[in-house]
Amino acid sequence: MKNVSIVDVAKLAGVSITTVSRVINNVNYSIALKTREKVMKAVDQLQYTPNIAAQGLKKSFSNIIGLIVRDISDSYFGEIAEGVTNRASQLGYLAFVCNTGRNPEDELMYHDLLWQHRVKGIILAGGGLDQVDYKQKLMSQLVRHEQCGLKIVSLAPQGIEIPYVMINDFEAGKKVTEYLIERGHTKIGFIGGPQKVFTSIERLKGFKAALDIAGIEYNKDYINRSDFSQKGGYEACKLLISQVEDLTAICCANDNIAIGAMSAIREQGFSIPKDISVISIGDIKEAKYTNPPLTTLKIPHYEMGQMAVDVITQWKETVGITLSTSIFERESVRVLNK
Amino acid sequence: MKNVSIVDVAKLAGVSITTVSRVINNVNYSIALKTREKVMKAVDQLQYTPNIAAQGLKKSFSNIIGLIVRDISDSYFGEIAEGVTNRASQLGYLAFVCNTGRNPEDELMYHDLLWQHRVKGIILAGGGLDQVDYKQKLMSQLVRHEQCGLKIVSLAPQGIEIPYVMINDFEAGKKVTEYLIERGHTKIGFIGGPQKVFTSIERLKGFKAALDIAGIEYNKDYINRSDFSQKGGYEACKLLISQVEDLTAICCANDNIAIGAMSAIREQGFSIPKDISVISIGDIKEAKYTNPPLTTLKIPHYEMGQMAVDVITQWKETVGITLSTSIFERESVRVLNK
DNA sequence: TTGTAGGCGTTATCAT
DNA sequence: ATGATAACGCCTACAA
Repeated sequence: MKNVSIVDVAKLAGVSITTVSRVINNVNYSIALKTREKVMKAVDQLQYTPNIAAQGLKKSFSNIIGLIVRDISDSYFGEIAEGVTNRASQLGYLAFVCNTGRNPEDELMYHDLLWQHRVKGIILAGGGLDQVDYKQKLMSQLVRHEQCGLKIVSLAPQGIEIPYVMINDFEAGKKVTEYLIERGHTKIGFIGGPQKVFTSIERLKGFKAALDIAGIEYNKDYINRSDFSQKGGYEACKLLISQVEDLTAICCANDNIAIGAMSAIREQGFSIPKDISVISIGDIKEAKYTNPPLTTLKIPHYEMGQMAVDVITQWKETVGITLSTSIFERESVRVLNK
Repeated sequence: MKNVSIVDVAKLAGVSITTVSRVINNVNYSIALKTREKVMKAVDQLQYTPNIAAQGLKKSFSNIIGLIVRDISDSYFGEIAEGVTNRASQLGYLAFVCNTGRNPEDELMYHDLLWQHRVKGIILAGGGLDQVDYKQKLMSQLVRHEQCGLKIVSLAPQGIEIPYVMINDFEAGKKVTEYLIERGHTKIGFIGGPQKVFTSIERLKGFKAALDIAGIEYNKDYINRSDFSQKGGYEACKLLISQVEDLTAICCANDNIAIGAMSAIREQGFSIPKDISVISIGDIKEAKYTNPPLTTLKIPHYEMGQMAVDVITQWKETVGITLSTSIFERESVRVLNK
């Protein structure tokens, strides 16, 4: 059996392709009931479905939305992807999920690929890099795309001006730190994300700001970095607690880091939150089921994904949407009585 | 700026579109160096990139692979998606990730949508449903697709004959149960997946078989079901341990169930593995970082995703590939001394 | 109410 | 070594 096209349907139904096109696209063009039925029957018989590539070619844009994530197996991106794909298909779009594996080169490559598919828009789920060449490259991609009508929206800070749907990462870092301080903690460690990713940078800044406001001296030894993964959090935390002894709490830049960190803390024989409290940012699904359940600042990943799709499909020169966040109290933070 | 096409390039370079096409496709057609340079320059200047929709239209197939998952925010599917997307882009393909939200209707709908995009192949990540209407519908989709050259490969049992890359779910259920029995457990609970999903059915069968071989009587009260999620596992386990009192171990049909179950067990005041041991199937990333670290049967998700892409791209009427599995011993199972 | 014809951006088949 | 031109499958003025 060959690829059946609109022509085959027209032949079988004994009408012109125009008529077929009108019937299947259900335009409110008055069409004789009899004709319509003939066409429907032929469509059914031939199992005809329109070729979207051809439609797109004609209409010079596709019903595809690109989503660029760093690691699709990470719940953070997974939940975003869920929001994006669901909303997209609700609206008759389909989403390309592009997994960069945290490789900036691939990220830019995907921009090209997506553009070649003439996608309707691109959603950037990962934060940008604070590196001149990366920023320049991204910038030039954006310019090119926006000139041609391709919408782009970011779910994390990119270090350049671009439509966005995100939380305030600085505030996020500040809030969780303040939460700890309010509960009597002063010896607070911080495990951040990659050094050059804006999301990390902002959250760390927030951490420092909270310390500063509370009059707690910032100690560089209390800081360590990871790559936003559980493994990274585990390793960074192991190092951290082997180096400094008086920590009563650790602030993690995301939930995965916290999950890894908790594992490391236990391994060193400490108890959570009795010896060391843990707080983080994200509230991915797993956070409820860790031991102890994780106190964390909720980021509405799923909704962000949905909104990003809306922004693209109902484009109106949006500047940006900042979502509010709040802390979900569970059991990983202890109140210190001094 | 408009969508620049091959025509614009040809004009700017002062050559025919044929020549441009030849240059960019790098066919080993002898082309004068000078001409080639002119074209390259024009391409560069115009930032031209071919329109894939048009290419696909011409060549009557696309470089897209569809992946149908039940829940992309679940690490199980996330890791598969990672394997699929990475391998796909290595090979110059792009993957559509379709999230069904565990809704069978959507699943079939995506088949249509994918087909309309004339994708190269479809990868079914979730298991099929043991329901007549579902099976029939799926069957008819398969027939249609295969007749038209669309490749389909499954990563889980579908209850019908279809090319696959998967593990033996029966053996998986049997292995983990035997592991428990060998360590002295006889009062073993089981938390399975959805009743009608073949993957669940097979794993439960394996569980029963192991019990049978060991001469342990099968007790219906020891069985409970979930939906493969952490939340489901939590609830099913809560119910299970409130109903039966003498359990020393619980066998979970996947890691998410186990994570939820561990949370429920702790909540009821039991300790793992001292009071109750837990084992499961999957070995998703999180399994290493649970408390205690989870003993589980490893399924090579990432590799399965990769292989599925290979199967599609190098189609050779493969019947099926069954991957081997082995248990990763961590700390959630206790040896019972009777 | 229905049909004709041109064009969307490519590639491939002929010519030249 | 290069160029015209005809598809690919669809949509949409414009006619009839």
